[in-house]
Amino acid sequence: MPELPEVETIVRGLRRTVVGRRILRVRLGKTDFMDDPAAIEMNLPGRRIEGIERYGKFMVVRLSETNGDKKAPGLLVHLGMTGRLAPVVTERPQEKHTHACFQLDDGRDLRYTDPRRFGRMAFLAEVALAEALAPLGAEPLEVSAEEFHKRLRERRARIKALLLDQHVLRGVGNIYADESLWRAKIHPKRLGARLNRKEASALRRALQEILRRAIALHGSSISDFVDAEGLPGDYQRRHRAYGREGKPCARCKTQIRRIIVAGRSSYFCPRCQRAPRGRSETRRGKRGV
DNA sequence: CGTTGAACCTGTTTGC
DNA sequence: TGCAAACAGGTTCAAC
Repeated sequence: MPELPEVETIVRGLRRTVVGRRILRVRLGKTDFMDDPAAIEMNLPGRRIEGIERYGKFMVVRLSETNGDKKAPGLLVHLGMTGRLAPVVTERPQEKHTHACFQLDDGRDLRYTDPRRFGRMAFLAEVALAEALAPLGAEPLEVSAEEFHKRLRERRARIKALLLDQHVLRGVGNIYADESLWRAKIHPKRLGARLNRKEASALRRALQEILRRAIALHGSSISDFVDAEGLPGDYQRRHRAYGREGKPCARCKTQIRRIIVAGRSSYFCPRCQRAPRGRSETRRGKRGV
C-alpha cells in the first residue's frame, strides 16, 4: 500500500491531528513485527508527541523526553504492505488486525492495524533512530540531477531494481517506479548505469512530478488505503502503466504488458519503452574476448 | 556484485 | 458454487 506519497499523506494528517497529544496508555496485539514490544509498552506512556517526520517510507513519531532518561526518543514506524496508522475515537470498536493502540489524552486512540504484519515498529532513542535511517538513500523529491545520475551509474542493476532499492532512493515502490519509467519512456530492464544524462534527467523529472502530483491527490488507493482522516487517495486514477495490463497505452494505444523485473510485477508499454538491445543490457556483457 | 526465489502473513481476486 | 492458485503497495536473506 504505502509508498512515499501515501506515507507523506499519512504524516501530514497525523501532524494536524495528533501532534501535541500525550500518550496515556499502550495496548499491543500481535507483536512479532516489533523490534522490542516491551520497550514500546514501557516507554510510551506519559510522553507527548512532539512531531512526525518521514524518511522515505519510514515515519518517525518524535516523543518527549521523560526525566532525561531517553534522549530524543521516537517511534519508528514502517507500514509494510498493509499497515495503517490513524487516530480514532476511543469508543470505536477495535478493527481486526489492530496490533498497537496508543490511548491519547483527548479521547482518541492512535491505532496501528496491519493484516500482514510486514510493517515495523520500534521505540528508539536518538542514536538508534539515526542508525536505523542512515542506510537510506536520497530523498527523491530533493535529489539533484547530478546526484541522481551518479547514483545510477554507481550500480550495475536494472533501472527498476535501482528505483526500488531504498539504499539508492528512499520512498519509491512498485507503483511509482513503473509510472515514472512509463512517463520517461524507459524500459524497466535497462541497466541504470547505461542511462545517458538526458534519460536520467527525464526519469528524475518524471519521478518528481509524479510524486508531487500523487501527494497532492493524497496518494493511490488500490484496495483500502485511507489517510489519517479515513479518506482514500485519488492518484490511482492517474496510473498510466501500473495495474493496466492489456489496456491501451495512454500515448500510443499499444497494450500495456506485465513482466517480472527485480522479482516484481512491472507494467510498461512495449512500444514507448524500448527494450534494451543486444545482450549487453539483458545478459552479462560483451562476448568473450 | 547482481539476480532469483523463497520467506514473512493474511486477504482478495481469478480461473477452472 | 467451490476450491486452489495467483497476486498484492515491502523487505530480507540464502543460494547461485
